[in-house]
Amino acid sequence: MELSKNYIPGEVEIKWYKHWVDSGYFHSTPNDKKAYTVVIPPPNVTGVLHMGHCLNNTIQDILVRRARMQGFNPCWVPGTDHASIATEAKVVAMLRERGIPKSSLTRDEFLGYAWEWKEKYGGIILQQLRKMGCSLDWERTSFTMDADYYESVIKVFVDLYKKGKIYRGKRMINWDVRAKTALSDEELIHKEVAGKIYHLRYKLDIPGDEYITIATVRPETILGDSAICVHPKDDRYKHLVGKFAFVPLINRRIPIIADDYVEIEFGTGALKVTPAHDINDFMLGQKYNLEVIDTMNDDGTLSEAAGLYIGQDRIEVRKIITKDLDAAGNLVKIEDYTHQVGFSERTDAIVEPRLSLQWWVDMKKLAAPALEAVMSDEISFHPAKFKNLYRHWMEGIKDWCISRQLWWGHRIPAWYDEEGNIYVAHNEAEVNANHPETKGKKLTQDADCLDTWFSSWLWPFEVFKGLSNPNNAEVNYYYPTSTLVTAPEIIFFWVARMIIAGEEYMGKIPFKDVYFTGIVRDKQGRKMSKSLGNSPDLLGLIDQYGADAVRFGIMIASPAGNDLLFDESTLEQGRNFNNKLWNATKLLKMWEARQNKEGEIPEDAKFAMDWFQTKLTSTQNEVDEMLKTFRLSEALKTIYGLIWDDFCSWYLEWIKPGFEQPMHQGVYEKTVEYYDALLQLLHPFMPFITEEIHHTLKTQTEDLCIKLYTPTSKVDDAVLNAGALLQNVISTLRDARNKNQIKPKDAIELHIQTSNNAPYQTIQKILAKQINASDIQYTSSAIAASIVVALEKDKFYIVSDQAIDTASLKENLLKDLAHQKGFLISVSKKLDNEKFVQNAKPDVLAIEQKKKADTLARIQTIEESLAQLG
RNA sequence: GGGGGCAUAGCUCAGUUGGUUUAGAGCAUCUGCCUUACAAGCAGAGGGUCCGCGGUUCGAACCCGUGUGCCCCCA
Repeated sequence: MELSKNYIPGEVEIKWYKHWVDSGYFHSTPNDKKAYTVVIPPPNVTGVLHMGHCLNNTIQDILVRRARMQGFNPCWVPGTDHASIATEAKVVAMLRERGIPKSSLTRDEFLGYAWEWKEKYGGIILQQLRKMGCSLDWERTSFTMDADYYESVIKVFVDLYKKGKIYRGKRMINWDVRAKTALSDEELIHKEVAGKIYHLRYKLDIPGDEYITIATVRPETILGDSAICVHPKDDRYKHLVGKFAFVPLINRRIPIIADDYVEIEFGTGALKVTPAHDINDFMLGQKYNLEVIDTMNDDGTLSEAAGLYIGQDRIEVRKIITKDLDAAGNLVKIEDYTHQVGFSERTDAIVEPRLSLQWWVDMKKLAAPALEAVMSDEISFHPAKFKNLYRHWMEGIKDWCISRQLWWGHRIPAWYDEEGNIYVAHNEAEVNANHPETKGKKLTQDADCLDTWFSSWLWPFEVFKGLSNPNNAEVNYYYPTSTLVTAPEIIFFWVARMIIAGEEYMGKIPFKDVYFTGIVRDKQGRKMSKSLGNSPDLLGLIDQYGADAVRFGIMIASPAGNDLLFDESTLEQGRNFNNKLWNATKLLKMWEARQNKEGEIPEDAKFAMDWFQTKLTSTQNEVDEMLKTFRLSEALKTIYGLIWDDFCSWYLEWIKPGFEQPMHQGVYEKTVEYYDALLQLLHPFMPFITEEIHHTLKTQTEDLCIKLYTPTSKVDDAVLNAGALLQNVISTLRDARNKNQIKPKDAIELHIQTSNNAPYQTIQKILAKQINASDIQYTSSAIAASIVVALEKDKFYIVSDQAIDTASLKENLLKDLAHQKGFLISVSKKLDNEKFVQNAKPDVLAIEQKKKADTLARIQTIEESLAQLG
């Protein structure tokens, strides 16, 4: 078989992915093996794959493929999130393009369009995951608005309501006065607006004619003031804290309070607090129990509560009240001021912060067992630093606002009668059944939907129908899941809440390990974003470099727990690595055709095989340990080095036969075995090329994808050391050749002066090949007219036709000597220190003594060499 | 405003309870090679006040304090 010059990933990837899926390798059903379950963090249903998904899913695939090869029964569940806000926004935008305003549609008509949209675009991201090689169990694809899933979300709402954990309360939202609807933060457009800042003085309720001056950009809201706030350390106002002032024009008496929220430098340092019309003021209001005076109607006109200007628009009122304040003597000055104002994306109206009734989950008690699960390490976070963050948040957990003024999502199962009574049940019939008094009355269901996270917190068990079909065989087998891989920014939105829901509804934690990935940034460290245009086209990259190279590039640059600075050059490195693997394959295929079945395996090949086998085993152990502790990037680097350096650069060169010479069959077969073991180690990271080469090497009885990985035997350090010595001698002598400008093609003669020939005799043939020596001999005295090199306690003399540069030889030896002497001083200092000798552990002491002895011997060798140079 | 994190070679990072040759790797750089698997390659080399200052210790990249500079999350 003729192999192409370079590795070409495209067709290979399509071929193997289809084969794996057709063979059913990714599909799991409960059996007597141990389960390894991973649920995908469901991407937005209408989303497309970006670098964050790529990182996150590559990591999951590595863990899952590895588990598959270790004999677990792995189940990786794919699916998507209905993502109420993002999806609804996309559908609204699509309708607007078609000239259909959302307000012209009924709820059912709108949902019709939304489902249509979902069917059309919902599968894209799942297709893209296939391109990446993700070994997902496609037969289990789930969606947070599947019929059963929907029912379960409603069930949880009703259950928590009955337990008294869900209640209704007031909250500040963004209000569009023109569309008369609430807006999410995502639907706001912030614009810089040139406005004015008004300095207004409020008369103090103390004897005399004294005032306090505040600064505001919204003078019309003073009618809703319920306090004035200053900084506790502000000397200008300290004496006024606890006193009262009067709101101008209406003369309402309000307290003066102190809080370090106030910025001393800003405005006058005194802040008017209007809890009904500003989010920060609202929080201050809650903190200090201030009166909330809502002075605005839903169309933006002033309400009865304002007391003045009732029924006039707030923007008009601003002009009028400014004049009236001036006339009343309360206006100190007006300054120009540029600030950010939120506009409605849809109507371009200035958005008003406004209080409205929302649904909440009381989190305090629910959170307690979930906090405990992480603090006790029942659930492990990787990296562990996120434990602190989690604890801090969980200890100060606030109630969760779960209602959204949207149509796309799980509709809140609450009904209101005309008197405003609330009935929560799974459906209207159940309301009637439980509350006979409602029969015949007109009931209206709450128009709002639930927060998306109120459905995704059920994900780890509801994908196995743990709630819709409790205690079924699958959920009992797959739950709790094994590892969750996700981004740290959703530790509170999602991770914490899944733990809460798992404890509450399954009575068990949802996963044992949580691996937090970094954030994908560009080369300059900026977050990837659409507006910056720094987000690369992932599918384009896969086309250009191959999926394996993309997976390699992204993993090699992802240190555990740190952000990933994406740089296309690592993809190039991945592609080059593919090519390296491909070329090694070509070399083996060449040797396959030229085998020698006669005689014994040569001694030097035996040495090389022995060494590589040991190196392989020891590295496998290292990699196992790294993967156990989620150091995936390090594991990949280690495998990369093992293949490129140890296998290709050292081992293959050591066993390489002479020009057009055959290779002993025993060596060849063992080498294929080693290579296959390397491919297996690499497979979870780069599944396509490893499977391809696995089958190119020889006819296989099974696919690499499911081949069992069986570690490992003990490692003989003596064998490793023998190999390291050989490498060290080769590198040192090559360096000497280089420095003395001996051309690679020119052969040398090598004379070794050592007290122990044996170690060199075993490696002599390999050494000769690797440094291009025509002859190697042993000597007990210096060789004239040679290049001398000192290594450990031994000396090497290189004889060649090249003129010898004694000066530079000397220089190198002197440099080395200086270094050794410096080192000797530092070691001696330690050993001469009585306190060190007394306090250090015995093995540390022994090491230091050995260091000293070695260094002394080395210094002697160098000095002798120098003496010989004259 | 509250909380968390980071600082080691040009870049990205290792460095496990303080002692493993006066700090390691990959990439990048430099030098020499078109050596019959691979120039998407081979061989070799150079490169660091371990952010500053102070402390604990026989001994600090590592522990403590402090300063500085970056980053993230929540409001």
